[in-house]
Amino acid sequence: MVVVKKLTKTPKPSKGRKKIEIKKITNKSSQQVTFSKRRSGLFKKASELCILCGAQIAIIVFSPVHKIFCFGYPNVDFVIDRYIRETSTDVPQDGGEDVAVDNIVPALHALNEEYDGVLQELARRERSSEASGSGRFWWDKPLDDDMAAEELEQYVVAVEELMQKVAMKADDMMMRSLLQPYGATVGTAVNAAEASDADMAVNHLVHENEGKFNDYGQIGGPGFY
Amino acid sequence: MVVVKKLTKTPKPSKGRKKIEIKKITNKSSQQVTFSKRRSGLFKKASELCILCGAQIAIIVFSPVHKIFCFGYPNVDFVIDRYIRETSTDVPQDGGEDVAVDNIVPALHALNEEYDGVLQELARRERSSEASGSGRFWWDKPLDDDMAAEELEQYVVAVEELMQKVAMKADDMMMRSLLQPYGATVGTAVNAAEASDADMAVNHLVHENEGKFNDYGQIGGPGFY
DNA sequence: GACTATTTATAAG
DNA sequence: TTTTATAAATAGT
Repeated sequence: MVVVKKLTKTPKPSKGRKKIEIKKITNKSSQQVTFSKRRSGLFKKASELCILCGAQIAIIVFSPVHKIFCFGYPNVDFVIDRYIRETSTDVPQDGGEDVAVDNIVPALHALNEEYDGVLQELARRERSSEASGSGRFWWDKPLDDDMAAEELEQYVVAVEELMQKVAMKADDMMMRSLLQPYGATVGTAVNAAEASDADMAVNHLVHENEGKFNDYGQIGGPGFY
Repeated sequence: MVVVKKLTKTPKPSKGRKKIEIKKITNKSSQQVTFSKRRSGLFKKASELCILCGAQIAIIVFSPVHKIFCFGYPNVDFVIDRYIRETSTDVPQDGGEDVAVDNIVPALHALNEEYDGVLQELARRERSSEASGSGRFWWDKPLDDDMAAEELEQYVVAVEELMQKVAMKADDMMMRSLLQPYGATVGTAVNAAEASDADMAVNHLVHENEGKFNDYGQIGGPGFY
């Protein structure tokens, strides 16, 4: 009873995942596959972090073949703007002109809350109908070609009308009084970008700023979040 | 030989990981812990992706307590600059080094995305309940006297924000492009990268672009990943 | 920060 | 793309 199992070499050398060394993948093909999979995983992790902790994240990825992929919550540009703003060493002048600029802060605050609510709602909805869906997040789905165009136009027109309404309704005095609450302290030089990195394997790749920003009350003044 | 193991209740109720629902963590403390752990994991994943595939990545994270964390390979600013450059339809004039200014375009792009998101949501809500409500979007509501001061303020600042951004960079051509989401290119080949089917997938958290951007249209086609 | 028990992410096929 | 078998990440202590 000599049982010869597998005359052909098939020591089932590998089925299932195997450990890999973190080093550049030379094989273009497999590199592409890995890139695709890991990029998805990265974005998924990011979205979870946003949802779980209410963090705002922007991720920009340039693939080895020059394709660009972005992730952003609330959206990429929003986060980049905030990054630039808080990273900038520019000290806002106290001229009247700057008052308008300073108002961006509460403006962002408002917009932020607005979107936070919507995004939260959508996320909630997504979760509640997860079983029926394809498993994808709503933001992972393509836009409906039909609705986008006309709605965007509506928005543009609406904004113009809104601006007019505000202009008619709000006189200077009112504006000033309304805008005062926030505009106050801005004189403090920012000077953020202070690294204090100290992260494991990613050390030189990671740059952390211990929130040393003259907190313009960005996205939420005191007691927010 | 009666061996009584642990008379004390030790139902090993829970050791080891447990599945969690991806929803906002209300407990501040645990949220902080989770944020910290996951942020580390996210950066690690990113660094591996960079090493394995030679990708260039920038990640900006604002924690729920306003701390900023960044990851960048080769470095954050490098990637952001590249992003802005390839995202902008502007033809790099002379000393296109003014990041702040160059960022205005994507900023508007951002606002676009943000509002588009709201619009979609509201439109959806609208369709599903046509009979109810005034049928107006929030930004289309009249500025009634009873509107809370705070709310008015939000309008004011939001509009100011919009006006500023639009004023700074939006010219007629831009507006036209905004009104014609699918309208062809606004500028000529921006730089690098080859033209492509402009297969853009848009959403509000994830935004991917194939090759280059030659329009402000976040209203992309059916593209997706 | 350390320790598992599990859940997730994925390398290979 | 879908299916494993495993490597990794990580929730709760």
